[in-house]
Amino acid sequence: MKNAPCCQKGSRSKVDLEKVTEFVKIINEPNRLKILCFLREGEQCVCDIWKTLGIPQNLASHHLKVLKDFGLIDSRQNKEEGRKIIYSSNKEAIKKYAESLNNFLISNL
Amino acid sequence: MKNAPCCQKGSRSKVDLEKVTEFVKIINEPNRLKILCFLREGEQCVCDIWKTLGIPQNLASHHLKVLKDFGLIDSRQNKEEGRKIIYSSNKEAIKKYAESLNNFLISNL
DNA sequence: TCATTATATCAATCTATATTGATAGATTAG
DNA sequence: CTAATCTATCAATATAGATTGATATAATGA
Repeated sequence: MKNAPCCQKGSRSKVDLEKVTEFVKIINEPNRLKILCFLREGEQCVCDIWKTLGIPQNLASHHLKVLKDFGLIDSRQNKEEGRKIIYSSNKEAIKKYAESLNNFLISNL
Repeated sequence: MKNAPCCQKGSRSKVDLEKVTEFVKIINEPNRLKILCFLREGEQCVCDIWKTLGIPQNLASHHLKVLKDFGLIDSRQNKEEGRKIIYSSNKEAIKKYAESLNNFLISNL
């Protein structure tokens, strides 16, 4: 049984559309995509992230905050070097959002 | 055999990153997502699109142009009512880009 | 203690692009 | 032919958010 189109008021699919819209907004930024990509290699401190991407430190911090607030990455303090904050990708969250987006794009095609 | 991370210079994965970045830019717009969603129902004229979405006609035309220039939708002239331009989704293109994006997001997770 | 390193935050600026308003061209109806 | 309809385009404005610059905090090392 098909839903009403997601573009119309009161559609159940509208929930998916909003979820997808929010996610796309987060990944619509090259540096954030690069961060997600870099974190596939494993967890990384901020200093390695901004140096690797070739962007200023505060810009990296900003994008990391956006990604973390949305739940796509996690952070913890390094035990040995307490100054460093280590970021890692939240694989479950990424998988969940990626699946929603993919379903939205290819459903009914 | 793993590639270099896509965030670094000269990576083969960088091609994917650029492709993904361009695609995400296109779908990072609620009205465009709604248009893609609406076109799942079948091909539609501009007048039905802007009325259904509740946006001005010229705004719909603008977003349709963006989607068409990128290749996600096609258009043709209506045979019966020659004034109308009928838009339809390019399913192959959408599938292709959706697949690239999904691969990018979930690879190596 | 003092200097250095790592990170985060805030305010200001810059930039891309969504939106609006006006209008033109093409088609059809009367 | 004239008016109405459908679509596209252009210029102007509005706006979201990326980037930068300055600075604060905390941890470490000398």
